[in-house]
Amino acid sequence: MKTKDVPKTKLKILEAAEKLFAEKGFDGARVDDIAENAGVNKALIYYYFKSKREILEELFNTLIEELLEMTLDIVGNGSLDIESMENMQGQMQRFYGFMESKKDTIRIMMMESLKSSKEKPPLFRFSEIAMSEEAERLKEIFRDKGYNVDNIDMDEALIADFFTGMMPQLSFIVYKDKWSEHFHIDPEELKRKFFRVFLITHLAFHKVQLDKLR
Amino acid sequence: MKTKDVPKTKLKILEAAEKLFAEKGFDGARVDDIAENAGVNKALIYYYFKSKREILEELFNTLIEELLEMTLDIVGNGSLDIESMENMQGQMQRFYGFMESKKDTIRIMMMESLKSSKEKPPLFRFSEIAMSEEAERLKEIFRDKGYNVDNIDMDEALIADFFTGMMPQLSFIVYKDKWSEHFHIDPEELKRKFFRVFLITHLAFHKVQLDKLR
Amino acid sequence: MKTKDVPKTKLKILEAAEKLFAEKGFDGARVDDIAENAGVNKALIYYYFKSKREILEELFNTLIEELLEMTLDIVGNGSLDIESMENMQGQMQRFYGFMESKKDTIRIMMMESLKSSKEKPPLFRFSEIAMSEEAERLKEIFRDKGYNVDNIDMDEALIADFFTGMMPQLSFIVYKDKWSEHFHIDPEELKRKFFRVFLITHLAFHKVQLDKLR
Amino acid sequence: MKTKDVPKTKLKILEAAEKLFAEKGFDGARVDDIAENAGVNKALIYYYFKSKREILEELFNTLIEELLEMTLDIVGNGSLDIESMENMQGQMQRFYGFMESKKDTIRIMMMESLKSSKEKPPLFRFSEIAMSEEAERLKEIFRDKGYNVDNIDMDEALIADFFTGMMPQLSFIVYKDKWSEHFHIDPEELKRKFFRVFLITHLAFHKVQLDKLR
DNA sequence: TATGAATGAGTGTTCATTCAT
DNA sequence: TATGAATGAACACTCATTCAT
Repeated sequence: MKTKDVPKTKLKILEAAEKLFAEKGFDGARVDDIAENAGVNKALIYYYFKSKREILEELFNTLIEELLEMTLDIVGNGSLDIESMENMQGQMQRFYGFMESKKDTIRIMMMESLKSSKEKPPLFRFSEIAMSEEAERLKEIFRDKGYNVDNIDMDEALIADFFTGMMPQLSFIVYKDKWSEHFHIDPEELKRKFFRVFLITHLAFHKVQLDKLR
Repeated sequence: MKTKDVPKTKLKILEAAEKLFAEKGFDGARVDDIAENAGVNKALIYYYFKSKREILEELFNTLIEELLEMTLDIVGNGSLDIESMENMQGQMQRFYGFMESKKDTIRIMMMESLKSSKEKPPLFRFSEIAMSEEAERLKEIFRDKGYNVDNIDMDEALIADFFTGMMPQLSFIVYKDKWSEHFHIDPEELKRKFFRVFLITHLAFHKVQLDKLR
Repeated sequence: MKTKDVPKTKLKILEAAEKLFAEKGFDGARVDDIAENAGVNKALIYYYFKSKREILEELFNTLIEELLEMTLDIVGNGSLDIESMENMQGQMQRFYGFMESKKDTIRIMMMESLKSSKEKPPLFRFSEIAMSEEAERLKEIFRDKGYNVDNIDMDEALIADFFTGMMPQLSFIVYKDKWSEHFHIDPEELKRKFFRVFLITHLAFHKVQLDKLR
Repeated sequence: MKTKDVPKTKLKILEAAEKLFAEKGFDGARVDDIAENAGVNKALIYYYFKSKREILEELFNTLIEELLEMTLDIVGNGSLDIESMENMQGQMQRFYGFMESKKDTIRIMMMESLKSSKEKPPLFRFSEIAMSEEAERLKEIFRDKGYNVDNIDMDEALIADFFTGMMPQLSFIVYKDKWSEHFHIDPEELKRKFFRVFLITHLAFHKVQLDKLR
């Protein structure tokens, strides 16, 4: 839990930067504004960070670390039950809740990922987690439970997870406020409708995969 | 068809700008680079465009106009048959093909849409098309065919279309090259797998809606 | 004579930079001041030069080019007569006069040469000229005249030229004004005395070399 | 001998500063780097010195003090014999050795002296020593020994000493390493050749002066 | 003495935009 | 239409110096 020993000033800088990057994009945000928003001297920013870019990287790394932590926790305590619809929805809600709490960084990550000159879209780091050694451990567990783990196409699972699982959810998180405002729909109702739709589509794929496992 | 009478020089500027905005984002791209890439004098850009921002706007407007044209065409010639799976897949492929051909502008639009300081995400213009008077005409047509058009929840349809229909597809278009490279999967295979997954999820919702209409 | 087609603005920048670098050293001079002194917009400096350092380099290159030109001229027209004291003094005066006219750049070059972190002291370029192919041609000429050219130690000649020939002269050029002011001596008298001393010392070595050649 | 009671920390700062000023020039060196190189906290530098400039001044003052001390010693113990070639060479070697041991400060002093905006080139302090009261005492001694002291031109002697005596030697000290490396000559051989040349030139003037004294 | 954090003024450089021709 | 030159306002980043402890 390294988050604890981050100096207060550094934290203020990170928060201000997160807000401004989310508002105007990394390139559109100004270091002067970050300093002002954080209520610190501009030079102090360079006392804590080597460059503007490094602030961005720290934001991303923190997000990934925390997501990894959460994932390890789920895998570790064996609370995952893919047969139970409620359990699956619960896990999904946990993921959604986490992302919601990190919506600004998510937004920034999505923007940066879209630049085609970037070598690797930062968003891919999400999928890398799903491919890490912990994923292997998860496979073990399911194999032990009697599932035909080797029947499932890992590439396809990854693709589904990213494009039809994550992208709709992340998009919803970053657009919901503007959507409800622009299309005149109550935020709560919007959320209900989105989840209804998302569950129909996403669980459809889940069922296909379950069949293969059994 | 105003596209026709655009001067060659202006076209070169638009193409160069599209490429560079896609690579580095609107704020990350430099007018100098656009001029160099287009092979024209920098000052000339300001002869054709009031500002850098106006280039962006023209890019967006052109995309929307062409999309609208395509939509009107589909609605107009009555070739839409929501009962036929093949027809639905055909329409989807047409949409996908069009977006694919415009991937750079899509990419830019996605980036700009993410800035939370923006009043309205440019991407919402896609959904506005689906709500326009033409959509009303479509409803008429289906009512005439005997469908219970009023049974369907337009808000929900729009949400589904945007978040679970468009976002996965657009994401796939902008990320597929990097994905196949990064996760070591053949581009053709990747495309096949994505569409398999996408059809499972997306058509699941289509079926639910069909039931309501009948 | 490329000097001719240098734009007037660029020339003004070079002159202002030369003056300020000489006054405060390269690191001590400010680009803002150069712009102001040259009477041009600061950004214009970066229209003509890639960086502050590039201004310096152009100053150095121009000096070296002109010195090379002068050297080639002397070698080329065969006006050098090492037996005649008057001729030797004449050549020396020509060299001195040239350096005098370039005193600011000389000053800067001397400063930059002293930084021990610099790979090669820019001043060494002076000695490189004396080692170039033109020097070989000069040897040829003297061999033809019947001199025992191979008797002279080229390393030693170079060392003498640099440390006991050039350094006193260049030092005199850059310090004479301050010297006459500080030690209360009339500038003309100072010059006379310096040359008396310098000729005594420098010609002493010249005689030693002449003996070897005969 | 105030050198004795300088605190160890202050000494480390002075050494680090000397090294960095010599590498990058006074303006090119950073206080941060000095602190890091000295292994002390940056703020501590301001405990021992009022400013960056003051470090420079202390470096210069120490050099001058030590040089003065050495000079006084020579004058005081009457070991100077201007008639003996060996004795003259010995004195020269002592001077050279001292300068060699102080090469970094010499280098810095030479750089700072070149700035034309400086009121007085710090290097002139060397010549001031030769004009001080101690020099007067020396004159007394020689007068007592029967020399026609008043025959010699003090201005000329000073000029000769500085421009054809000191400058070649100091230049050699600061450039010899780079020279041997760049012109591919063995350091020992370089030194031998330089001194051969320097003695020829410098002693030529010494002889002229001796004649006047006798 | 010693230090980590903080600061104001600045530093070289870049940018979108405009001007004169 | 087209261009080389010019500009003002910023830009990310740096610096010597100081403060609180």
